[in-house]
Amino acid sequence: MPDDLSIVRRGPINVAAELSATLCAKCEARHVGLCDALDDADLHFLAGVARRSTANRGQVFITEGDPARQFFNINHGTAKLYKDLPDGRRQIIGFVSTGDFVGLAADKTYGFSAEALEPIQYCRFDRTELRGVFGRFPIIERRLLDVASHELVIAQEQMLLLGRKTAVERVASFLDGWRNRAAPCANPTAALDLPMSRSELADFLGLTIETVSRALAALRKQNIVSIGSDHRIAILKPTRLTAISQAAE
Amino acid sequence: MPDDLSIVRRGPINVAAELSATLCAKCEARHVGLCDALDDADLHFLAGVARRSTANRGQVFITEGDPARQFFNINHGTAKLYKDLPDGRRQIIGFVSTGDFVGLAADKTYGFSAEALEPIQYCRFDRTELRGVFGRFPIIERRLLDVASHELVIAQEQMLLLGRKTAVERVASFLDGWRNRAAPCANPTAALDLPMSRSELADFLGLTIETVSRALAALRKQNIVSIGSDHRIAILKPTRLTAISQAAE
DNA sequence: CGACCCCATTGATATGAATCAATGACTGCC
DNA sequence: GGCAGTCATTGATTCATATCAATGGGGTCG
Repeated sequence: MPDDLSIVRRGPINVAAELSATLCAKCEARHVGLCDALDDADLHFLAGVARRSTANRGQVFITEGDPARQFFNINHGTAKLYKDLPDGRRQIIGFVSTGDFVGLAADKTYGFSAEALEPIQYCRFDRTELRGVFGRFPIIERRLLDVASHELVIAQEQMLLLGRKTAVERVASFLDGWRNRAAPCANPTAALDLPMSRSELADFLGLTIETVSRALAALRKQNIVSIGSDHRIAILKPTRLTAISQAAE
Repeated sequence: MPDDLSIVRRGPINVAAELSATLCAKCEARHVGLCDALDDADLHFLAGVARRSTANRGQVFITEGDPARQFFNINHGTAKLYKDLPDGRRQIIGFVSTGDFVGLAADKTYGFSAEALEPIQYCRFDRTELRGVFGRFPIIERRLLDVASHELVIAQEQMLLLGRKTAVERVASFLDGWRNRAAPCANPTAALDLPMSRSELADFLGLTIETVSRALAALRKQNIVSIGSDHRIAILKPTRLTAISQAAE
């Protein structure tokens, strides 16, 4: 199989990961990859439609307001999606990582900007070409509907967080969610790698840097998390963290 | 054409409305009706799959956490969709009105509850039956993807509002959005009918009743809006309202 | 018609998070 | 290895909104 094909898969073909996906029900729900259901011939066709790209840390590869001519699929790395107000206030509306599809939430122009948090690899698909893909692979359209529906669920959770949760609850929710997303099957107390800065965390949670820092300190003082250097955080009491994130006390 | 067919249309067949839809580009973007593209025979088939229902003011017809077995299409009236925290904090994640499709944002269980703000009429579709509908009318699946994408755009706007806007900006944004939605083609200074209470407005905007009231008072004092009785509000300076809602000053 | 109730408004006060400010930790660079 | 720059933490203070409290207005019902 030519190397090109891997660019439309969710990531490198990893037997261990595929195995764990079948073993772990949680994974199944989240990993709505675009191309998992296609055979090699179909993948080859899709690969012809995709354009491979990379972006460095800090590089903006989608700009809010630009004509929405392309969809994106992240092959490696993490990026932030955000909206700005004219005076500089910023809301990060989501982080996207390996396997995530970007660009569904667009009318004629993009409703958000996207910037790489670390060096990333991604594919670009012309919207016009994707129409043809839909005709050929209805399964892809089905998948996209699932992806969009799931993103809506996430977005609605985030509305609850931004509208009604306290600072500590927001930070706890984020950590809990990131753990579920990044390592749903791993030991829940294993250290997490957060690719974003405090500032980005603040812009995602509707808080300031200082408040995020204080909320983390509060969780640390209760021995619920352990904060390491280099953007690493270990969750010492996952159950307590989840309880706080749901305001269940 | 049997009466039943109308239940799967977006609303009563209204020649004036259809005409304005072709005349007004704004309408086109918003009115992503489920069945507009179908002919009468197809509509008849769909009508067989739909179950007609009604709900009175205050009646909850979707409960968060219940198995998500059905989709809904609102035929008449307005409802609120909301999520609650255990201690009673509530976030309204959206209002749905005539023509709106409800239930896309659901995994195995509903992620929100729904309650009628006034007497409503709606259709229910079994998720399992809708699978068959997709096979027969791929156009419907396409439409649903458009609907979901557009809802994502709205949700992301709301995240910006909840995370970063001030109280006055939130209220201005809501009024501006509601006007665009309820009467996109009408005189922008015409009086609006708001079917929700201040309490529901507060739960939608992440504020309290009192703060909503004060923000409205502030807009009234600047002669930007005029607040009537019986949930009616007129926008006197639409341009100023929009400017405030975007924090463009 | 009057009593009651619900909702909205407005005022006084409290508070959680923002802002302002200082310090410390780590990183890259010459 | 020292210096500059960026990022994170912590403390002091301010501020926007929440909370508490009082009043009014409109509708319903006996």
